[in-house]
Amino acid sequence: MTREQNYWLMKSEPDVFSIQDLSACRVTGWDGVRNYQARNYLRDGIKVGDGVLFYYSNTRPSGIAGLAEVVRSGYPDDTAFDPNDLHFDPKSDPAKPTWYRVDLKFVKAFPSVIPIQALRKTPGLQKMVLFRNGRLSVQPVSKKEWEIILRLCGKRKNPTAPKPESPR
DNA sequence: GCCAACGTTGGC
DNA sequence: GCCAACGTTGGC
Repeated sequence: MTREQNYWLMKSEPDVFSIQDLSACRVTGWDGVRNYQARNYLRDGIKVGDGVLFYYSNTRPSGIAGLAEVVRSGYPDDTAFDPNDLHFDPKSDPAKPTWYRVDLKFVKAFPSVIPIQALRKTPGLQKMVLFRNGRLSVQPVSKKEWEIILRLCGKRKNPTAPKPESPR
């Protein structure tokens, strides 16, 4: 019997890693998560084939920027072992890693970000974990919530001008 | 930049 | 094991 697809929301600050960055590299390791509840989802809950809402936090507007899909389930996040890494954790033992990551592949970038205010007022989305625990950076999304959000995105108009690639 | 909510740390 | 102090997240 095949496992049912589950759905997740993962946060990133667009300045740090945007949906365009994911589009460019196709696949990325979702590393640097240093929160136990989020870690548990990464290590135990998230499986290959699961759907991911790519959420922009700490920006204007915050909201859902696109979609990704899990292509590798939880495995140790070795950035925790690198003293030069921003997310270095000397307490994570390579023999028994504290932190985990998954790999995501790009699926799509929405024509424009669905802002959190729009999510908040959409019937059926008020109970999203996003609103109950706003700080959790990896969180489950119900199938119903997922479907509502995909419908929202389908209805969205294209932005007035195509988004230029920001120069690096 | 403010500040509320939450998570972590450490003294006891 | 409690809880105050502190640090971080993230919407606004």
